[in-house]
Amino acid sequence: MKIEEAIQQKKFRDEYHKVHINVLFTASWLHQQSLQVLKPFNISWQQYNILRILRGMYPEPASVKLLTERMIDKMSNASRLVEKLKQKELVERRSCKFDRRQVDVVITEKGLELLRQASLAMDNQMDTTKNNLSVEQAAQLNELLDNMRD
Amino acid sequence: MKIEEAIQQKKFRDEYHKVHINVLFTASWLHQQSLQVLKPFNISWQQYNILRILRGMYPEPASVKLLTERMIDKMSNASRLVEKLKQKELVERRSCKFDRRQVDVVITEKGLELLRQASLAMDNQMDTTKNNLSVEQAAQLNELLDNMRD
DNA sequence: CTACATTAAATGTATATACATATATTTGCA
DNA sequence: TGCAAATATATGTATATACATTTAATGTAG
Repeated sequence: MKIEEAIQQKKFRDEYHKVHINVLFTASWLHQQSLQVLKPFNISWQQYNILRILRGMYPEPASVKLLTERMIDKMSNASRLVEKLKQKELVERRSCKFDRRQVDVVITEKGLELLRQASLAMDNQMDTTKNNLSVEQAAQLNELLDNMRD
Repeated sequence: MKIEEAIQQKKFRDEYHKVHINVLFTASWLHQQSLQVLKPFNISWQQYNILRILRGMYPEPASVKLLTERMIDKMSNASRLVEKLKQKELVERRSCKFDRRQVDVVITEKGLELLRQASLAMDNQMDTTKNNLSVEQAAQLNELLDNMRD
């Protein structure tokens, strides 16, 4: 569906204005889908993002600072998200012995198991894009987005 | 900055996975910028979005349902956002005489004046993209995003 | 005309975001 | 060494989102 129909706006000032709206709308659309996929696992998109980063580090720990730097949404509050994940026993948190200001966050076995299933479901969802874009088009889209932010 | 650097992730499963992350990251990046631009006007991005829709309708009123349908983020709560705007006297709300379930929301003169300045600032921000993408590239980006959502 | 389904909006609750501030620890330099 | 600046994390508060539920008004089948 074209963006004009999606938000029922016939005209845009120019292609740049439209790009701005289109990126925001598409992200919101993707986010909605992710929420549906993750709902059975009872974690939010942001919590999923953190678990993915922790799996990438495993078995090394990650500090809250490192999580913040690598999160897609830089303004989300990694400290509180880690606390939520800890309550669900998906991560462990211990103070770092080298720098006692830092905390070492590590994904638990339970977290790894949940993530195995959740990322399978997420991958399936992402694969639906294969029906709409060729690999070349996806690569081109990535390049345009990267350039846009320069 | 390439997405790999932005979130410090070296590899992605494939270009599709990368597109997913890239759209979400770029939207978050745009949202951050919008927040900075709108801060002097003391309105959120969502409130700005509603004011824009109301200006498009002016002097006709819009129902809360219509606002929801046209908002970029469909899940935001138009009812509560309208209430915030009303408290700032940027919109008026009266019950619709044809269907008393509906409310007629109209932008006020104060709202129009604020929007004049706010949208000028927002347009300036969006124009910075002109430095990074040609019009043809912007159009191409729009097309790819539209296709992606089909 | 009544009863039931549908629709529009508002509201309650849990979670997340934005941002300022607080607390503890480490760093660096006079 | 001592002490201010910088750093890492946590927390308080206002706002926004996600979603279920409620309330009021309208549509519709019998």
